[in-house]
Amino acid sequence: MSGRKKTHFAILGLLSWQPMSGYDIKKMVEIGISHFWNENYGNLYPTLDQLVQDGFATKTEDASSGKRKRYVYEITPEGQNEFMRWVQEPTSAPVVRNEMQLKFFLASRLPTRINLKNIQSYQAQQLQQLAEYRSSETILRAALEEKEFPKEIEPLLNAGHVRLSRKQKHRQLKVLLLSLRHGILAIEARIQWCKEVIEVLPD
Amino acid sequence: MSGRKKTHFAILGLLSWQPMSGYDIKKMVEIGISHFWNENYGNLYPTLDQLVQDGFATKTEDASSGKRKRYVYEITPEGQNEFMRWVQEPTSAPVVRNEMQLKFFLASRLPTRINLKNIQSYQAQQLQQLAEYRSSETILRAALEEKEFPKEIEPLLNAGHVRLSRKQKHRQLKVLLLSLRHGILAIEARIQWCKEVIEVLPD
DNA sequence: TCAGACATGTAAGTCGTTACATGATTCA
DNA sequence: TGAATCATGTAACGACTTACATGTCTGA
Repeated sequence: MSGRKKTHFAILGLLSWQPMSGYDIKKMVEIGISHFWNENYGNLYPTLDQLVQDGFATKTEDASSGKRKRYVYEITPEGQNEFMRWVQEPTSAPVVRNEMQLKFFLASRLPTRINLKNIQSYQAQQLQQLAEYRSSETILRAALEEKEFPKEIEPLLNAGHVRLSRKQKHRQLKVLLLSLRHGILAIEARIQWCKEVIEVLPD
Repeated sequence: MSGRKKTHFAILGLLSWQPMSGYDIKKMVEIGISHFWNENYGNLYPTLDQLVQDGFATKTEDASSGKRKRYVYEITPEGQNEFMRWVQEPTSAPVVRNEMQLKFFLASRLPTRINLKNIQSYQAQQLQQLAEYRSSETILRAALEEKEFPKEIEPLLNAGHVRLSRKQKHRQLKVLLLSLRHGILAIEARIQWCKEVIEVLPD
């Protein structure tokens, strides 16, 4: 495990695509990968400065005429190496702490209806989430078949000035869809669990 | 959301079963629920003291003759209320941060084989985990049918002096099995995802 | 003209982990 | 007798979150 924090690598990875500002990074995370990743400014800006100090990125004021102050970060060759190293190094399993499961376990000596009620609202929550993912999936699939191209995902395909080739866009969309697929499968598993529990818990 | 930290409630919940020492709590978490919860001493002992200060638990030196110093914590009625409140209050979805998914996404513009290699080792990791869960499942199921009763799970059925009735043990084992089932379904979903990705990524 | 998006940052706090420190008891 | 387990704790750090603070630009 590298001693560095994850935000460090997340930023580096995004900068490896193209130069961006802190604000751009935040937006990109929100729009594209919020179902498995998040960043917040309180962490983002200090980490960007750290990256510059460590020589993994450079900071330049973007002084396009008529635009407000804006700093664009660009990855350095050292940063690229650092990123490549991280991508290829083994990923440690995340520390698990599932509050829902904890409740289920701890409440097992309480009346069954309490547990049942919790499971039901968990299930409802998951079903809602599933619906949202499915609709995102539909949008992405349509984009892949080039029926239409929703502007919400634009920033993921070219944040800044660089434009992706048709082939690159296609690939990018495919990865986005596969990421989403992970979320969908995970949710379906949880819903399945709820079903099973609701069935067998009362006896 | 309650403003309190989760360790606070985890401890309270375990104490709601029976009085225990910090060491007992740690053991119980490790043996029984480590696949969805963890605690460490650095957090455990200070939180126990906090619980006492807040009037949710009492601390008593257990001076059984010939035994070394040991503090046993017991939940108070206020603690019980606090626990019951938490169990019944809505559970907020955990903040997601999946490093594996992040790598998959960020590396999408790199050569496919890098991503493929990562997915494969992720899959191997999950398969191993699955095997472990399945063997735990077998043990618990055997215990449920009273074919045998492994001593590893004893602490979960009576940590301390209190003994559960036959019926209570049965119920407890069932909950343990269902918790494990959640882990198994989640892992199977991840393995399924790996299979799908390995199939479609190369084109 | 004013709401909403653009844009950058700091301070304080929470939560949790790791490493360290210490010593008693049990059992092979 | 010595390794494993029992048992309690602290200090320092690391990672991330929340709330606050400030101001600009754009388009309806």
